[in-house]
Amino acid sequence: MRTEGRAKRLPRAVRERQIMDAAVDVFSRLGFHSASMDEISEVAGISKPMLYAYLGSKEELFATCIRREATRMMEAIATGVEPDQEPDVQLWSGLRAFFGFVGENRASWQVLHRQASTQGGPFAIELTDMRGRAVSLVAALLTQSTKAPATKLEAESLAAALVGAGESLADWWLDHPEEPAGVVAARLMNLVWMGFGDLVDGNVWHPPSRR
Amino acid sequence: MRTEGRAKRLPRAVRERQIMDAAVDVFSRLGFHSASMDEISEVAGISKPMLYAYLGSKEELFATCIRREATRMMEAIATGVEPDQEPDVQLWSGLRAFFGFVGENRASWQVLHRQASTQGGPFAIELTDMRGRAVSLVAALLTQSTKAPATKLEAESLAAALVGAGESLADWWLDHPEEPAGVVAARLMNLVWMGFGDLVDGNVWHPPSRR
DNA sequence: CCTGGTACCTACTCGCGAGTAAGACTACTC
DNA sequence: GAGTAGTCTTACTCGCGAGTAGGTACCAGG
Repeated sequence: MRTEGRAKRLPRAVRERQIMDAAVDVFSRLGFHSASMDEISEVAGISKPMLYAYLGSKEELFATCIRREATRMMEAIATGVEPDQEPDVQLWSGLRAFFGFVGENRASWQVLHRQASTQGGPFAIELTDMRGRAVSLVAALLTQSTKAPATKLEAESLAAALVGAGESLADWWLDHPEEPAGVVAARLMNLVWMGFGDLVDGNVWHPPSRR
Repeated sequence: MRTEGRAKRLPRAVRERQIMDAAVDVFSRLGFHSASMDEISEVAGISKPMLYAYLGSKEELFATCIRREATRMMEAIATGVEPDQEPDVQLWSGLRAFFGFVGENRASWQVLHRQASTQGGPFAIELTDMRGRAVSLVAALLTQSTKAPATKLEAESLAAALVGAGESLADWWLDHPEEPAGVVAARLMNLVWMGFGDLVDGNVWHPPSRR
């Protein structure tokens, strides 16, 4: 990329999008530290000073990537979930939306989950924030639907476990891409809704009849 | 650390242990990239060339840390689990051992989970390997105990999800250290064994009467 | 007291990558 | 076509940190 001399003249907004796309790509492959601004500019098809002129420092660029991808993902999930249904159906639609997003945006997922969580910089804030929103969402779902009065800590920790299971399963899925999203989502749904106890006995959960 | 001039003369084996301890400490706080050999040598109370003389390059050092901590952890779990019991009890004892280890070795856990999983170097191998062993263990437990003939992929993905839930819950626990290990472990046990479906109805799992 | 061996040190080299200075090309306006 | 605003470049500086060269202190055994 960028063997030719000069890049075509483009309006700022368009260039910024290109740069962001390149940045997400490179960050997802190399991680924050190993990714170099030189490589990002190369992939984006422009020279380094442009990068700095438009997106600021490396940390700012990374934080911006996180924010953008996190927003896209939360929107995808918010769009997919069906808030007026029974708790299990709500959870199911949320899981479907989540795995759907990950399946179509592997690079985004890598940046969000693998890379961002380990750096102690300003981005950790973005990430922790998004993860926190996801956890709260699940915790709320749990609290509102349970009869037994669970403590706040209890709901939150269960939600954290569930979110973690989802993340981990998404990672596993990256290594087994042949499985369709729905199947993977259904498996997690069964695990967290039915539990191993039921699964061992052959009881499974399935979605209510369509339409 | 190491404001005095020369370090006391010690046999190699002892020094190596000190260095490893320091390395785990620093890596867990800063992560692989941000940790500098200078700082590790400082914390260990010796000078940099010693580090290189004894443990080789930075990557080798890190890989050695991972290997040591991973082994310690797998041993702790292997010791804690009760292989001749019912599946649920096996799982329960495994979870207890796991959270017990994490509680008493926070730094080790940080290195293992947070740091190692993101670096693409030779250590990823060590880590993936250990994680793989954990997943296989759970998958085997699942397969052998279930009546419905589950596919290999199915068991493996469920195991991955469970391991991920454990990891995530352990991370959450780092931010809420006031909770005792047993409580956290029991919560995860309930989630994965009973499932939300039962929990919502107020059905909980509890260990068989003691002794 | 010499001879070697092992622990340990100070003080470097050297490459890589973040960030910048200074200017060149393009396109629009009057 | 001269001015000017925004796009885009080449070609640097400069610090940080991995890794090393070339010693010095300390403890054997002879």
